[in-house]
Amino acid sequence: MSDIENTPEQVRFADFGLAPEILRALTDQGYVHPTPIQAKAIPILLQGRDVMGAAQTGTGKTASFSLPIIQLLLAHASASMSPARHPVRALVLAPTRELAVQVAENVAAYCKHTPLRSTVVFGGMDMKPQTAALRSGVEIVIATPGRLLDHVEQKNISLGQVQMLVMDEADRMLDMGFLPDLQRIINLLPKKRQNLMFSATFSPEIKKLASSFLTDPITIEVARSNATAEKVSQVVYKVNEDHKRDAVAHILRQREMKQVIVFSNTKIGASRLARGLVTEGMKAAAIHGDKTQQERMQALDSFKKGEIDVLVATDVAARGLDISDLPCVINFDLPYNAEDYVHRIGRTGRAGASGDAISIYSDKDERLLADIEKLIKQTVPRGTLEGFVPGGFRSDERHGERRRDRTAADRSAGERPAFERSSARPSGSAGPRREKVDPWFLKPYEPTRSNATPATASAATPAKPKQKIAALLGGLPKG
DNA sequence: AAAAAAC
Repeated sequence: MSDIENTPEQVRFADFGLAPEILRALTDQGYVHPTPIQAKAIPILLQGRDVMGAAQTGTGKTASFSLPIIQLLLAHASASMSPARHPVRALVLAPTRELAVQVAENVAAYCKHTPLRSTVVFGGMDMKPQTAALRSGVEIVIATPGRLLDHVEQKNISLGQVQMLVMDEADRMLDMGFLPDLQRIINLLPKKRQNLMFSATFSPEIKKLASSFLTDPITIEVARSNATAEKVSQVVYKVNEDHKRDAVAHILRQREMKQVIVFSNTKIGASRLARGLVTEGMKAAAIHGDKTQQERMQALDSFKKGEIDVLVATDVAARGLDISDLPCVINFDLPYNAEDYVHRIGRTGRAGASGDAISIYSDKDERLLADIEKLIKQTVPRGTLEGFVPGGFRSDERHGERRRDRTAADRSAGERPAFERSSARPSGSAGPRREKVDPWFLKPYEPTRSNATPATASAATPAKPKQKIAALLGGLPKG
């Protein structure tokens, strides 16, 4: 894992002055040498400095902040941990539920031999077990922003003693419109604290956010995606739009169904493809935001256990998820954002292993492919699908009647209907979304658009015109 | 043209 960059081979975790309990946990997992970002970040964080880290998943990012957090909390243990009280002293915020769970698993593993306790809170699940965990006392909380605020409002958690704050995948949190939630959370924290922010990109918005709430930060950069791309062999296959599913099935059969993630641009598309592959006799499942949280976790779990060979996913899985040693990623659709291509193919070729990134595209996607190639500054080889005969898929449900049937089947299969998911959030959090990220969102504000302001919020607060992220950032507390 | 996230 330490071959990505110019980390001196002789650096070891044991050199950082970490507590023996932490080193033991690392030894348990077979970690001896830090990755480049760990080698850079750990000493700086141990000094108590704020850090702005530019790093992709798979670089060992989680350990780079978890280990110093644990070390620092242990070092100051006697001061605030004396009686039975376990105030929350470190808070990690993540954009998606799966990422939060994954970070929490890592933190728990590193804490294993220490008296520190941690827990994770995120939406889509019963509040009660989370409440019980919070009330029993934990030093480290990993959370998605919305559910965390929910717990704050219900007084299940107090953030008044937080000494360290981590914002993981900060760029994604901005993209997803979490800025107002982040502001509210930060307002609940003590002014004096250590801040860490991780982001895959350095957009102006991210820089602004960093300058708003990091104090004199040290910036750490680790070689970007090209490092990954070198180990990932990419190829694109052009097929007729109607034959994309056949093409995926064909590729999967050829590869004898080793573990593969297939990315779809839409939730419906993901469900449909997964179902189609199952009828083709493959062990496949879909993971996306319309699945219940239980289904999402189960799909991920059975994929990790190897009970499922093909995980068909939306971009809920494009970033952050650390599914190790994936030999292959397939793009059933080319992503609308070229950035997302990099994140998707970053799921393979990890930790020194090589990987294959296969993309299917059709005539109408030429533009998307051009955008991707411009971003990654290379041409992706055009391949030919050997022996591919379209038409293998049993049913083609492109016509109205059947498609409605399928949607109904989706629902009965446990997916939540759209009205349950409508973003009926308080007006404060119904802020602008994904500005700058996608041209689609740069279109002028149209009050009639359904996603403008939720109806439930409009009674209390009149619909606000789209604000600039910069304006919102201007209101952030300094330091 | 999409996806994600609190009840």
